[in-house]
Amino acid sequence: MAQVSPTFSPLYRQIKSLILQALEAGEWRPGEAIPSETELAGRFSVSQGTVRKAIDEMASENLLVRRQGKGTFVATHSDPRAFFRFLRLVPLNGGIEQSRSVPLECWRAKAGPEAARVLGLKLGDPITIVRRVLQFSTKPVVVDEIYLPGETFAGLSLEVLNEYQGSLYSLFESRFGVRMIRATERIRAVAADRSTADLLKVREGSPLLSVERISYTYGDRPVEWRRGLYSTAEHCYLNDLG
Amino acid sequence: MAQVSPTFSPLYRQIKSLILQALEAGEWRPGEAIPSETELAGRFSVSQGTVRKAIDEMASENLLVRRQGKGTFVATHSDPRAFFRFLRLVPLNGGIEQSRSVPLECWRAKAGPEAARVLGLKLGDPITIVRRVLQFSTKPVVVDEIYLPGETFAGLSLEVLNEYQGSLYSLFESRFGVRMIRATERIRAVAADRSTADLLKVREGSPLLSVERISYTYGDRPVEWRRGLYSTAEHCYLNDLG
DNA sequence: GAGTGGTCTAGACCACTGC
DNA sequence: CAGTGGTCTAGACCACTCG
Repeated sequence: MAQVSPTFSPLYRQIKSLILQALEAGEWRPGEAIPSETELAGRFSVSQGTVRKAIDEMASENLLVRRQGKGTFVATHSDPRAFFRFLRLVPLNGGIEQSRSVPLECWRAKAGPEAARVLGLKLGDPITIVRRVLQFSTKPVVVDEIYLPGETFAGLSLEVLNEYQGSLYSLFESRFGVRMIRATERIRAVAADRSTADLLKVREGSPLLSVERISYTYGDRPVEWRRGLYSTAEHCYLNDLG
Repeated sequence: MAQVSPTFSPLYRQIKSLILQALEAGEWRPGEAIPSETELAGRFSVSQGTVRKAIDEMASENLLVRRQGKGTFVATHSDPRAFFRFLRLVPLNGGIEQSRSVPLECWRAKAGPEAARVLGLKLGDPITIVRRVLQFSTKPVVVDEIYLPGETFAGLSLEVLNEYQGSLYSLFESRFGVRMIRATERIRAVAADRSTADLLKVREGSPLLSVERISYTYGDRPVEWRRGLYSTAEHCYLNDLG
């Protein structure tokens, strides 16, 4: 038989993609509960087990969070657990520290070839650039330079950044409706230039971690390009190889 | 009701732990197929769906690999995919490169306080230390210093290392019956010392990635402590934030 | 065609949450 | 207590692999 089913997709994946669409369309906001499994099963005319399998996958991708006895909720960056998923920096000597973001600058520019390529924009499209320092217990540890599509983040300014308490991604989510789903990081070791050294209070030429991150929202659409320089004098980047 | 079930464990987890025991006991070797789901269901007197859920979890933890139509197999480090799970280094400019391990030294020593703590040994217990260089297309990129429990790896020598083709973990698995399940890495930026700089053909003081890894086998038993120094002149450490 | 894992269903019951 | 997710079962059928 010359049978091939190049586009075979099981029912639960179709359900998954329907739920995804609803999520993307904002039918339920981050932190809110989605309908119960039985309700969704009725809505899509499938069995509860099929809905369950769809939700299982989405929970394992950190899109939804299940809570027994309560319901299934849209994941949110307001949840502290999400924070550690995207900032893998921990103190060398165990303890837990309070971190704080200190915005330095925020300006608009036109996308150059690299930013355009990474963010999927056209050359010259508007972008917004943020520079900020991340402190751990009042000591500066990270300098970030963040490139964002100007359209998506219209209205972002130093003032908005200064007002907001909480993580950047939490702000992006609540103020601009952009939820970061996943990211890739490329890590290298570099020598501190003069201005970065000043900001991080290390000597010029000190080794720093260069962490280049691309973050994606629904549908694998890149919406953030970020370069961070991490001082690893008293912290390290923690990674689990599952 | 004052009911609490502090040790409640669903059936499928008990099955999982039975399969884990069999795996640990070596009932099926890496790369071999385990019995079919129906067969296991009979053996444990549960339904096939319960076995399935146990295997699902173990597959998602990279302990087992499912292959439709063929069976379920014990994961092995001989599989090239396993290799990339533990070495997240890629060329800066896309391409794929052949990597090769070049052993430098292999000697025995007594565990100092740090090695003893990390590897769960007693002070003075025998350990084996390996130094090696990792090349990508004949260029040296990584220098590793690897601490292993002497008992577990009795018989490891420079000769054994030189004879063997394939990854270290593949050797550990086939020669010593030790399968690495997971690892944690702590990454920092450091300046190259003289001897490392020579080996990696960079200038003394150049920024390098310091990657400290602890690898665990079944039962979360630590069996390897390793420190690598990575030259990131032409490569970078790639990490996915799921 | 026989055997494997993969999907889907329907129904029963358990564990947890909150009113 | 009602409602939620979590577990377990049994059976039917599909997709893939191999001889």
